[in-house]
Amino acid sequence: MNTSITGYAGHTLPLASHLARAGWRALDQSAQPGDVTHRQLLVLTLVRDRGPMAQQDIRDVFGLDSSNLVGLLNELEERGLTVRRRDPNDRRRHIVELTPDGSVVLDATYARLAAVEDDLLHALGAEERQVLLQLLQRVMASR
Amino acid sequence: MNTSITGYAGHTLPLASHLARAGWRALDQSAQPGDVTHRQLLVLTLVRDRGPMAQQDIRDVFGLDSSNLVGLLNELEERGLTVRRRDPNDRRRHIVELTPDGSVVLDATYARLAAVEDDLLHALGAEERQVLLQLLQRVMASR
DNA sequence: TATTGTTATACTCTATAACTATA
DNA sequence: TATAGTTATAGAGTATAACAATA
Repeated sequence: MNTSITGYAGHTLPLASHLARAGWRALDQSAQPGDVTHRQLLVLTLVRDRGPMAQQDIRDVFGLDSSNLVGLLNELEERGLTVRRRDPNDRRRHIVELTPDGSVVLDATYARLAAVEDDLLHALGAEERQVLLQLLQRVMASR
Repeated sequence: MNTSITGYAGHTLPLASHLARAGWRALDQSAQPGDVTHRQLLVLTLVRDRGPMAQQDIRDVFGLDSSNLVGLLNELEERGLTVRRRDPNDRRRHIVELTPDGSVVLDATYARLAAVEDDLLHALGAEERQVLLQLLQRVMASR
């Protein structure tokens, strides 16, 4: 059986969805014990890209419920990859920050991710991959 | 707070993932009572694109466990959108087929999907959307 | 009173194992 | 014995509601 996806009557979203699903599956299956999951990767990356940020802001970016985020951050904090500190200006807020260990783990995970993407995108040449990346970046930056 | 996604150190997968997540959320939230969910949409589309196919083949394309698929197909069949019939050549197999009602519902859902995508991809012009679509089609067709 | 984060809880999605009916 | 599909069940992932601390 040919398991590739075609069709979808010219719709972008189902294709992006299958791509993401296949990619995360491959990434999580390539994980060794101790490696972070793809959900943890997303949180770590956001905190690195933006710097320390309140939990509510992370929630807003991901469109994730606050209650989910608590568990995710607990996992990361237990492993010493992030820390929460109170915002001195508003002691209700927890500011989430990447630790040096978190940064190391993030780099290692990006290496795994690059291998997964290289396999996933093998049908495209280097320039086409750049085009795809830039289009997605523009789409997501506009939201 | 700016909730847009940037960064990710040049990685395509997290961007595709956020796009898919945001899109499916928008689609499912635009649903009226009686509309299909995005998971049901994926099954209906596959069966339309490929014609009648065994459950095992659907499972292989989606990378979904057989046991999940049973429930999905039960939902669709209860609503008269698909039917299962025994393969006369191998009575263990169920061949899944789209019904005329299923085809009608699929068209209506595509209209909703188009609106969601139009909003989601507003940063891109018509040609750029075509390029994005074609790149994703080639990536997914190669797997 | 309102807001940030947490806990408790339920619902959806997914995977594993045991079962059935056919081969 | 092996395979296609099903059922039972448990584990992720997600959302809602009620709560504590702080504003």
